[in-house]
Parts: sequence; C-alpha cells; structure tokens
Amino acid sequence: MAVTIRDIARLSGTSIAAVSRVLNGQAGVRPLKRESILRVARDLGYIPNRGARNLAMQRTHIIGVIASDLSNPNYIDFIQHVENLGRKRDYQILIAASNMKHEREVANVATMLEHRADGLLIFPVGEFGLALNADHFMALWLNRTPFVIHGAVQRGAFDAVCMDEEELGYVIGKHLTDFGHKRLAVAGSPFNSETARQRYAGFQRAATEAGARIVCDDLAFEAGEHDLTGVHGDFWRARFQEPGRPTALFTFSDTYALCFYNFLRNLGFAIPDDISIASVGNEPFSAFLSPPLTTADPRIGERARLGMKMLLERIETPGAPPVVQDLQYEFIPRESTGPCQHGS
Amino acid sequence: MAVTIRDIARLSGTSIAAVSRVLNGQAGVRPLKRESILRVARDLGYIPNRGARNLAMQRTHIIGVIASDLSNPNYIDFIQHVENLGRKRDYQILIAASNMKHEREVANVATMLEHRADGLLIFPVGEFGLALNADHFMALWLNRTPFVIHGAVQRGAFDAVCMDEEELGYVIGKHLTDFGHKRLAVAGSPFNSETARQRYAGFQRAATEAGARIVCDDLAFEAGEHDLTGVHGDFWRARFQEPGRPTALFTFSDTYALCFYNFLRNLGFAIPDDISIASVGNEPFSAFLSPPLTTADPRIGERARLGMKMLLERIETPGAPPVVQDLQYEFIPRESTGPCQHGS
DNA sequence: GTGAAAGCGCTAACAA
DNA sequence: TTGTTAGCGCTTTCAC
Repeated sequence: MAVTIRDIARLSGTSIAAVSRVLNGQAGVRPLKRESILRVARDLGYIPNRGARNLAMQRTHIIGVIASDLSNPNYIDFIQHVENLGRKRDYQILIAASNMKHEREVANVATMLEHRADGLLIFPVGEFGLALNADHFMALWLNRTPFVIHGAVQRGAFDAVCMDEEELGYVIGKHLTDFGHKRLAVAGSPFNSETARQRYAGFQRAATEAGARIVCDDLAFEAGEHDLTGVHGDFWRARFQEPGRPTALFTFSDTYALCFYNFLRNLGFAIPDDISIASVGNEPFSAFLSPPLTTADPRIGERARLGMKMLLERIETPGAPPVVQDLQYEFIPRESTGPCQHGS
Repeated sequence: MAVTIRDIARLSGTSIAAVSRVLNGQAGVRPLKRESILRVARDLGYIPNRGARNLAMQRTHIIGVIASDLSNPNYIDFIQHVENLGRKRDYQILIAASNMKHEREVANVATMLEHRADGLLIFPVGEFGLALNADHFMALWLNRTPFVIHGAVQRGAFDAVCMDEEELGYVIGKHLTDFGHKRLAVAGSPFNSETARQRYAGFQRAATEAGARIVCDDLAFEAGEHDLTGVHGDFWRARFQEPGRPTALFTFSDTYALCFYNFLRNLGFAIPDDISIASVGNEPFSAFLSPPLTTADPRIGERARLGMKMLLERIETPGAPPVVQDLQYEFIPRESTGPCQHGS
C-alpha cells in the first residue's frame, strides 16, 4: 500500500495531527518538527490521497464539465480554458460527454453528483425551449448543487451564460444588406433548434429593415451531409441556377461555408463577386481560406471565464437567485463578403 | 448533508451492511428486505458517494488523461474515444493539460497520483529521445502505476503506442516520387523533434530510393507563424522563385498545407499542376479544400482503443514487461498531388 | 440471511 | 505547541 500520514507520523515520532498540519501548511508546529516531518514525507515519497481528504473535508475541489458533443472543437477550447482557470484555484476537472443524447446527459449529471463535484459546467444536449424536459437540471437546482448552463434552457430558471444568437443573425444580416444584397440565403443545421431559430430571426429582422428578402434556406443538414452531395446539393444547385438566385449566403458553421466555397466555385461562381458568404465559428482554418472567410467568433475563452466565474460565485453563495449572462459574438469581417454586383 | 446508506438502513430498519449489499447488487439479502431498501433509497433520493466507495475499495475507477496540448483538435477526438470506451467499463476520465510545458506535465502526473487514478494515458510534452528527462515516468513505473504513453519516450522502457513516423515519411515520399517529382521540400514544426526527425528520415529514404532530392526544408515553424508572413514567408518565396525550385511539398500539418495553398497561389502556382502538396492530419476541413488535400490520417480512434486496451491489461496484470505497439498512419491520396509537370 | 465492527486516509475539534 | 479521538461514507470480514 501507499504511504500515509500515519507512516510519516510514526517515522518522525509524532502524531498524525501534526503531520496533517504541516502538510496543509498550517501554523502551530515547531519548526524543528516541521522540518523533520517534511523530510520524512519526502523520503517516503508520500503522495496525499485526495479522495480521503475530500471525504473528510466534504469538499472535492472537482468541477464537472458535461459537454453535449466533444467532437465539436469549440468544446475543446472551452475545456482547455476551464482547465487553466481551474488550476489556479486548485480545481480538477472531470469530463463527461453526452454525445447529443438526452439520456446520456441525465446519466452524466448523476455521475457528477456521485463524484460530489463541487460544481458543474453544462453544455446541454438540446436547448429545448419547451419540448424535451429539463428535470435533471431542476433536480440539481433543488439539490442546491452549483451549476451553470451554457445555452438557453428554461431561460431565467438557472444560472446560465447565453450567446446572443438573435443579435448575431442581425449583425450578419446587416453586414450583408449594407453591401446592397437583397436576396439572401441561409444554410444551417437543426442542432439546437432554438439557437437556429434565433439566428434566423435576427437575420430576418436585418433583411426586413433593409427591404431585403431571404429567398431560400435549408436548416436540415445532418452531420455527414456537409459535402453538399445528395439532396442538399440538388436543392442548392437549383436555387443558385434559377432566376432570382441569392447573392449572399449565411452559413451556420465555417465548415459549411467551406463546402459552399467548393460547391459554388464548381457552379462557376466567384466569391465574393458573384456570391458573398458569411458564417459563424471562426475556426482556425477560416482565416486561411481564399478568400478569407467572413465569420463570427464564439468567444469560447470568454464564455469559459464567465462560466467559471459564475460557478465559483454560486459555490460561495449557494442561496442567490439565478443569474443569466448574455454574451455577444465577435463579428469578423473578411474578404468572402463584398458589394452586391448582381440583381436589383 | 446528503443521504447516506446509514439513513437508508435506519429508515428501512436494517443494517448498513445489508444496504451496501443491495446497492451493489450482491446476493444474500432476502427479497423482501431488498425491495424495501431499494424503495427507501429511491424515496430518499440517495446518491452514492464514489469518493467514500473508492476509499474503502482502494480503487477509483478513474483513468487520467494527460494531454500535452489540448488545443490540438486531435486530442479532443482522442478524449472522446477514451470517454466512450471508459464508460463501457464504468471508468470516469480525469483530464489534465500540460500546455506543452514539461513542468506542467510533471505536476499533472503528481495530481493524477493524488487522485489515485487507476491508470494513466499520457501524451508527453516532448518525445525527447534523450534530452529532457523522463524521471516522472520512471517514477510511475517504479511505483507500479499503470500507464501508457502515446509517443516515443525511452522506447521500450514503458508501455507505449507509437505512430510509425518513419513509414509515414516514406509513404508520402514514395507517393510523390512515383509521380515523378525529383525536387522535394519539407515544411514542419519543431514540436516533438523526434517525430519530425523520423518523418524526415523516411521521406529522405524514399527520395534517395527514387533518385530525388530534398532541395529545401524549414522545420522551425512556431505556433502563430502559420500564415507565412515574416521570415518564413520570405524564405519560402525565395525557394520557390529560384531555379531548381521544388515541385512537391510535404507539410507536417493540414493547417500548414492550407497556408501554402494561399501562399503558393499568390505566387502564381497551381495545385497540383505546378506544385504537389501532401500533408498529415486529415482534419475535417482538408477534404473540402480545393483541390482536396492529400494527407494521412492519424487514426486517433484506433490509438485511443489500443491505448485503453493496453492500459486495462496493465491494470489487470501489473507485473508484465513493457509493451510497445506501433501503428501506421492511413495514407489518403486526394487531388493536391499529381504528376510532375516541371523540371527534370 | 443478517448485523456489528474494523478499517480506508484524512481533517478538525478538543483536551492536555 | 502537541496528541487523542471522533468522524467523513462506504466495503467487508466475521461471528451469529
């Protein structure tokens, strides 16, 4: 078995209490003893047992992160930030992935509870406005477990940091209509339909304000259909070859945008002269595309920071009412968007 | 405080031993009692305390993953796979990132030990053939902590899964020389210099075999210099504008490749007609570039599977000698490479 | 089949 | 300043 404080106590001829004090840097031990204890500990290669410590202290210094979908690179970023922030406060992070399954999410919440995580950071699988139930979050709340949700679940009921998707849609829309585009298109995935709905609404708002129109949209991409072969390709080919085709396109991810780069080029369109493309994601590659992609940065680092801050506050002040923080995307205009050169 | 088995025992008029048995699905409790215990547990909303359980059982069911650099999307993939594999065996995964710092790695190993992780999966910061020291791994080994290293540290001394970098270099080199290229170039980063060295060696071998030459290389990229502005840009501009310029380029990451796409196009080169580009990484975007990028897949899923398998075996058989498994990249030829159209 | 009791390694109150 | 002791929540012998 591993060496324990009891061993140290025995070998340095003192009590486990003294050892515990020294190891935790507490005062009340004569320097001589302290020295000796420290030395014995080192010689023995003592490694404290956090589990035992946690049990005794009723505090784990563990923060659980439940990600809906680890395959999304943004989460990695997030985790990396949380990891860094956590370390400063001596928190360890425990990760669980829900793989976009509601039941996995419920199970993950349970697991974190079993580990007695001091707090949870959750990317919910669905931002289900009303449909799917959020009982597991409700239970957490009643349970007084500190947690903050990243996304819009039962807005106002729990601590949450939300991206302002409506505003994003509006900003992109305005950027495009300011360039004179009148016929717009939207391509997105149905994930987090609430997110999609809000983006669309903001985009619509900008269009309306400018007397422009969303002439076509396709919000039904599934993963793996990114390449625009199959029905989605057929759909878009038709849209771009008929009269009154869109002159500007808003894609809901940089990878989509990239697919459209290829797709539209093969159709003989130049970007941005024939078609402007704006996106969301700001993935590392998007600055290097030709032309560099106009997109919006999700500010993952900021989200992580904010989420951690809220969580730590909640841990310290369990009683307070729920807090909701809104965050804006950072719009990054580049060269894939430009003045409208076609159409009315 | 949370409800404990003691509470359950009291309310169902029995002993904690019986409760423990029932909760762990062990036999030896009369069905009636079992029912009653289960019901009380549910009614009370009992949540087992893993920490306490671990302490008593001297086993945590935690697998620690120490990643050198979480910002690399490949690790995310890896973590995702490990997470999935672990769940099946009821393992939880604990993550720590070393941010490419040797001292962080050492600290992370210590932390995992403090958590008494049952096993560790480690991506070392440096695959330091000899330079940096691997004392912390040696300590783990002596400590009999099960761990497997992903990469080539002290090959043969510890359990490890290694990618065959030499072979990768050779395959890429052969692919290029088979197309008739005689003047080759290499662009890579110095990270994991051992990796770079091996890739280069394999590439060199293929070149020599085919009577081709590596006419220039630049292995000194740092993060953030991907965009080929500054000195690296100057270097490469010169190389491509002088006589005897390379006709094929091997980049050590897809992102590099993408940068060269831009860079070389701006210099007036067509891909692959004027210059072939092959890479490693197979990132999601690389299939969608135009032309689609010839690259090699790091087979992260396979690595995760193999690593987990080895780790679980080590956990079960602590005494066995170290095992080293080699894994090949999967070469994926696409359209960024083609027949040599210039030069001898 | 059942339960009392002894830990697991640590912290913290209390007494000395 | 020190050491003794009673837990933290759970598992697991061992006697009944």
